[in-house]
Amino acid sequence: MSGPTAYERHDHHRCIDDALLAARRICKSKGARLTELRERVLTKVWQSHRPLGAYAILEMLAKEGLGHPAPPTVYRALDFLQELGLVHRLSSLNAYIGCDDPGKPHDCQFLICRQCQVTVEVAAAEVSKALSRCAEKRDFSIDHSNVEIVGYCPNCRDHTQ
Amino acid sequence: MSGPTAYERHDHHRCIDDALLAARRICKSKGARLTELRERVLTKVWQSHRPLGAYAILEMLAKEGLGHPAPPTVYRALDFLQELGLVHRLSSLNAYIGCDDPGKPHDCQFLICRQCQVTVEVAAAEVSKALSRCAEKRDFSIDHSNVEIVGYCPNCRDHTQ
DNA sequence: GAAAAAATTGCAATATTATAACATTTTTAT
DNA sequence: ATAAAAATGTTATAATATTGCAATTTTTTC
Repeated sequence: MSGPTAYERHDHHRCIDDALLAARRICKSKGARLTELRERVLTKVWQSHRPLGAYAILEMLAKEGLGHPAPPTVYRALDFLQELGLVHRLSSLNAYIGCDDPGKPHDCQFLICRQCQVTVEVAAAEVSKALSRCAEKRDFSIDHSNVEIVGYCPNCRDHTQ
Repeated sequence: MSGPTAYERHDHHRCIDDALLAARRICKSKGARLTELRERVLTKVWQSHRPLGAYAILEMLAKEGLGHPAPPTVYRALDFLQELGLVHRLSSLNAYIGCDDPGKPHDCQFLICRQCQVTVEVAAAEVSKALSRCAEKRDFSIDHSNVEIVGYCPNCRDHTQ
């Protein structure tokens, strides 16, 4: 049996609030509109540190009782949030997660736990450099990279392996 | 306008033949059965150095006139080939590509051209090491990684940028 | 070599993820 | 106030993937 994760113990309201504040600041500075819907979607994405599928978000919105949005509504909000760097898409999971360091575009990597799904975003300079050198060596010019590392987080590794 | 890629110029029958030979060898050594269907799917995957979607493979099989397989047929063959390390799935494209170095499981990375879709598999030790260190530093135990680098290949970079 | 077991394939239905096209509403700019 | 632009609503559908069960083929066991 697995004990509570670091993310279950910590003050998670803080994460959500911080994410919303950052989002408002970034939208303001870029002249983008963080509408109520977009804010609601961002809040859902931040309900946990686990990647969330678009249809899961859709259900959560529906349960709030403010009307039953259709898929395009959620996908459009997610597209908007991604373009502003407020959420990331994890393509191996078809799911979305809040960005830990929004604002400036950045190269990052994800550590995804197979057991509890908790996903951590990291920006390891060593990895970025290795990717750049690898590409350069092959005359490949990088636009962006998608690095998803799957395994067991410290909590699950200790309790289940 | 883009000129022919390295992969359009090279002797591609060689790639397909090599892939089939390797596949037969590996299946034999592992006691797995490379059936006709699986061989046909592997051949399709190797028709180019571009990742191919499951439904594209399905169409190609149908056009051969040996019956109209349904999706599970292709997905099952792809699952089999993946388990043996003969093909990789590129999750950001929902597509499959032949493995350049099948047999032993290996950490690898993909360089995906946005322009021509040609995708190169590399096994950069520097990247693998950086990922390991990054994970270790965070007490994360890696099961596998998915590294997709998107950008422009040498050919497209020269002709279109 | 025949029967049983296991693996593979066929097939129909359906689940899941994502987008297209167009109407309506809301917000912003003139 | 009006026109233009942006955002959202709505319906339908596309694209990707899986489930469950039947039929067939291959392998194993006796």
